[in-house]
Amino acid sequence: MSGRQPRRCPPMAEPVDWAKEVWHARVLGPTFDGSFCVIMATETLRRSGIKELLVATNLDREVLVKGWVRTRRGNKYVQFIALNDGSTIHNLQVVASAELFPEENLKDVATGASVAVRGTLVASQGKGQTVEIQALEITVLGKADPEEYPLQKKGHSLEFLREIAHLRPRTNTFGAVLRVRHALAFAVHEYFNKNGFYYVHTPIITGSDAEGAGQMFRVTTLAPEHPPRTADGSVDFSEDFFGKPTNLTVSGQLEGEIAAMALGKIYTFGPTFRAENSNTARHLAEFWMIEPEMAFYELEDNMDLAEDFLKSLVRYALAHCADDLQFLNDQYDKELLVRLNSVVETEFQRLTYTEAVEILKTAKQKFEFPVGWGTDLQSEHERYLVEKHFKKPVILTDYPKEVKSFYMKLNEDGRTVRAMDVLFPGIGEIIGGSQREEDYTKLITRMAEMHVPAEDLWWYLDLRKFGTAPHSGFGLGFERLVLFVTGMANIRDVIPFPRYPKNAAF
RNA sequence: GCUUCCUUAGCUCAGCCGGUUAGAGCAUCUGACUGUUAAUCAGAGGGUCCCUGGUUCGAGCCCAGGAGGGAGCGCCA
Repeated sequence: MSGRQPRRCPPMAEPVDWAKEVWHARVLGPTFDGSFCVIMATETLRRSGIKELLVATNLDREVLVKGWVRTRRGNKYVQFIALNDGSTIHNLQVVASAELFPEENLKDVATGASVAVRGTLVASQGKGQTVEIQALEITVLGKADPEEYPLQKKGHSLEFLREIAHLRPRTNTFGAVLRVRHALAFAVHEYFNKNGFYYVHTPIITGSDAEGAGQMFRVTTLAPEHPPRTADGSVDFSEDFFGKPTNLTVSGQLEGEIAAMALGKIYTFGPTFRAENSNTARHLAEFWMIEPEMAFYELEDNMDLAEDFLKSLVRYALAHCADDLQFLNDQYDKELLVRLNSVVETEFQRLTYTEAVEILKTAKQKFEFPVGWGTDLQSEHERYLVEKHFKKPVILTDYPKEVKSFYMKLNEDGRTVRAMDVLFPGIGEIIGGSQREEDYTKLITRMAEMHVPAEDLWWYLDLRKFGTAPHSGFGLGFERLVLFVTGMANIRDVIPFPRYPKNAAF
């Protein structure tokens, strides 16, 4: 050894868990003393997503993919494996020649198994796909015994899949629905962020029982068998965690108004809970709701926003989920894409409740429930307006005050309020909103009439005492939006883990 | 909460008026086939007919209760 600093060999690349390491010797060249620095270098073959590979143009290169086997078929000379990694609805075809992979070695490459495949990305010899992988190495990462694995390559009923909610995301249908759901959630944030709205987190646990949006879930740490009692025998909630009765929220609106009266334009997007015993294809006990609230917005501004917002969301899905929507269109609802495109292009029909009642009264169709001014419209009435009469989305406004909430702004006629419902084909009410009552005296009068306890909502009334301003907002049921965009028929199939009466599995 | 329908093989479903050993397609297994596309072809295995009780000589089928699921309606988003 001389006194010169030895030339350093470069550090070996860190192994990466999602990569395949290809080990090979690499001669780095002579060092100062004439010896050769020879190291075992890892050349990491980075894992590729199937979505990118399917549209790749640089072929005839080695790639690594990992995913779940959808099907395997073939003969004793060649086997074809359809591989899906969740990045897209499409599968990548892996070709395994019998020379490299005798069929008995592929026993565990069965439907549902997870595998890693190293191979050459090539132009496909067969029809039906443009690229495929000629496999060099196949590793089974996790087996799926075909005798036990419930998902088969043939179709399953949506009801059956609901009972195996831990596996249904692996189906084409639920993969598509979940990707669309993600895209829509992302589009919600993008839309509001772009338009100057601030995202506000309103509480999940609420102490106000006055929101009036239906049955609530009680939140308590009191022992259900032996709760503490007051002198008169009723449950003593002063002993409870929060020192008062509390519930899961049914709406973030009232707190949203607080934020809007400071930040101008805000929105909430969070879980919402209703303990109603609703057994329909359009109700969940736990769902996600989007509630924008805007200071200085009147009802017309509110309608403009709702219409632009909905169209923007649908447009985003059409642009970013084309493959998934095409699949859903072909499998479940042949009119889906036509309907989505028509919503984006059509101006929503706006009319008042009073005008709608006149149309329904003169309609030739017979209704189960009679139509009359002063009663709320039934599902069949809304469907008639949207699907038969106008054949496009409808925004109904100015409902009788008796059928709407206490906080809606009273019109000058004293009989109607500045409410708006956006009605969609197949869904019914997708948005409900209003201009809020900003006048302290009128609001407290309405609260008394509707038996809403003013003392619990002193802070809500304060908003009208200090710097009150016209403001408006609405609520969009996120799952109803996903229902509309995916063309699914049951809301339980557009949320990963549905919560509904007698069902909280998974 | 109301109305109504359903529960038979791993999945989808048939099963006649109550009659002997409960069927089909797909899936699975075995075999055939040189590039398949839900591959195809041949063969095989596979059943607590949702549970409990009742009627009957005899119940998958009729009756009662229970459990689970679907659809429609109401409440709502």
